[in-house]
Amino acid sequence: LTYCAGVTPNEKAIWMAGKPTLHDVAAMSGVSPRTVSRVVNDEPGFSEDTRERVLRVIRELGYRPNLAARSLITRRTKTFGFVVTDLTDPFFPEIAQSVISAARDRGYTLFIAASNDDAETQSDIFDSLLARAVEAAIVFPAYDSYEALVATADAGLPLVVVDYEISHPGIATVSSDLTAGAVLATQYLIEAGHRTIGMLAYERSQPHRRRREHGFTRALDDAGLGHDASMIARSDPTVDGGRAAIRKLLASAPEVTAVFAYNDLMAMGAIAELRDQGCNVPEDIAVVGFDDIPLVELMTPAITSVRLDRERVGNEAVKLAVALSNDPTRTPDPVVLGVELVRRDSA
Amino acid sequence: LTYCAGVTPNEKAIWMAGKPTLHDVAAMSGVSPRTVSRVVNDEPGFSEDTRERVLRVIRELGYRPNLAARSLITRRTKTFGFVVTDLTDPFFPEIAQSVISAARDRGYTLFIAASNDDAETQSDIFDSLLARAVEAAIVFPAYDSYEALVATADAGLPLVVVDYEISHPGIATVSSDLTAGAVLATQYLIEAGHRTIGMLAYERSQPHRRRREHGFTRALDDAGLGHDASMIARSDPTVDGGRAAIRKLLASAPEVTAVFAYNDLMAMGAIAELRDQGCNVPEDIAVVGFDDIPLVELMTPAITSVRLDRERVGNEAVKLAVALSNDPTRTPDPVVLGVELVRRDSA
DNA sequence: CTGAAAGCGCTTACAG
DNA sequence: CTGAAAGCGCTTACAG
Repeated sequence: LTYCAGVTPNEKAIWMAGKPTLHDVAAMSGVSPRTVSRVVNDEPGFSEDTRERVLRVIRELGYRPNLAARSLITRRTKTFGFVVTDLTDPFFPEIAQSVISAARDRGYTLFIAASNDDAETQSDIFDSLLARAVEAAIVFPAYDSYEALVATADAGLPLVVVDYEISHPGIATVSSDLTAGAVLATQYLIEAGHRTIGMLAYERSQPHRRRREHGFTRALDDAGLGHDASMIARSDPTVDGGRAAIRKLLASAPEVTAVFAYNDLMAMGAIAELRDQGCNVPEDIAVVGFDDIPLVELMTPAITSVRLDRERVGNEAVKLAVALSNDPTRTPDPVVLGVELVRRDSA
Repeated sequence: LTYCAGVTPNEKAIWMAGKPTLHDVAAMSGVSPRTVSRVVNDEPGFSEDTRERVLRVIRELGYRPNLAARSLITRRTKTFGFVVTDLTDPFFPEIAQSVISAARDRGYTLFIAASNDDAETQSDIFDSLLARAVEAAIVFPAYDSYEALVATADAGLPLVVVDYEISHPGIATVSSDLTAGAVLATQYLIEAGHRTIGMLAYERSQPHRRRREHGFTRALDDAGLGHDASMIARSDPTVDGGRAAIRKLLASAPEVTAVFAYNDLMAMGAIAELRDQGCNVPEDIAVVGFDDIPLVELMTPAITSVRLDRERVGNEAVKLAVALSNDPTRTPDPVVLGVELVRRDSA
């Protein structure tokens, strides 16, 4: 369809029942499509007069370039995927927020999807992102999905993986120094005089990726304090998981006077459970959490926790995604961000 | 480029440095592109033999249809926009989670963007969604953005707006019955014997959309209890806002024995502030929150709150988006979901 | 059961 | 400073 002279834009809109195209703008401004394209993309090569005329028509018609058509040729979609495991973990939103903002600042729009921590769902998501030709994806990997990550990168979708150890072409990583954080937390408890310290750990974390546990045992080793398997109780990284884990720990190592939790949700669950059992925090048992999610400071007692720089994690992830999309053959070096201990009342 | 006979897929991939297209599949299976398209889209009209051959080549080549090219013709992108104000409000994630899942279940992928409660940023987001030809957008409207919503719908982007009163072609709404929730909360306080009840309200909410306040005053009226402006203190819907609001309220109406808060974050802030001032909750002042965000039950005291059916809100929003994208000319009726009071220890 | 042609809305060399 | 032609990867009538 070409533009019909002598018809107002409104009438035309009604006739076409569709959106104006670059050709419509060209016809109505009396120039070629090539020229309109130049104006739209701010390329050089047209008179100021032409520019104003075209711009006016664009405004009148309410023309917007069709990005799908453009990306078919430019091979750039200006989109990233953003794959989380479960948005309802309070750990996510702040990172999500900074990822979304940083992407917008660079002209990228994000597809968001949730894997529910399931590798198969995650693979479906990767398929869909591949079909949509996103330039890269920022992903919090689902449980047991190493192979899926590698396969996806090999299929041509560059990945930025958060808090996960992996080294493969086309996969960049951004992590917080979880081991250092665990050392910090454990040392703090040791310095406070605790000699029997337990840990509430994440059940499903894979052995060679248990960085918090490594930091925990290393700090105990460095202080010359013993530890064995009975001091580590595992469960889900949730409030209920925290309740379950502290119950296990109290059974296997009733002598503990302090506990380091995998994350704040587990710490919260543990504190609630301890209170239900008539045990005072921190007097009877001290508790340190991890992540420093926003509401820990409002709990009673306010929870001492290890703070990650969530905003920077998001920004760095986007930077890496941009780098990978500009040159998929060059995999950027891993980014590791520092952590700090925030002292409050629970330990 | 057409497929070069006598070359393995791998070699070809290296040569082309690009992804295989439908034409590559056609050439390699010895059928026309039209037939491959049929197989891919499960249309009738090919022999079982052909089907298997094509499918095998698709697998070998790792072919995936380019959705951008497809949508250029079908005029369906199978994408929705999802526009939030601020993901870090704990109120969002559960709704976001159900929106994301429900969209996936129906074959839609979501673009996500955050307006930071700023109408101008929101308009930029709408522009971008329009350019990406999303079929509809689910939006938590930014402050003061009525005109932007209307203009966007008129520009051809159907909207599903959450918890906002608006009636316009191309705009569907899904809301929780906030007025009823406020009545529930206030009546509960009245039944508990409170006669002087204050409210912590949201500063920026527009007068004709203050549904929680209307419910609050209506319940007081119905009970024959007086109220005036001094009983409503306004601030931001945050923890700090809650602290500020309760301070104002204590100054303007020191005789209050109970408080109804705009949301749980304000309730949390108010409780923290009251504790800091040596005031006990609920003994000295009872507090009821709103939203029933996940962590209120872990607070001390656990907060009595009004629960919205967040999962259903998300599901209904997606249903409306699907309906609008199937027929943009027919605006579905508003969906209003019920709420319930969850009694805990703060009132 | 299968194919040749046209075209979705844009950009990319190329020519003047 | 501007334009005519080709084509990105797919689907849609249409014809056999």
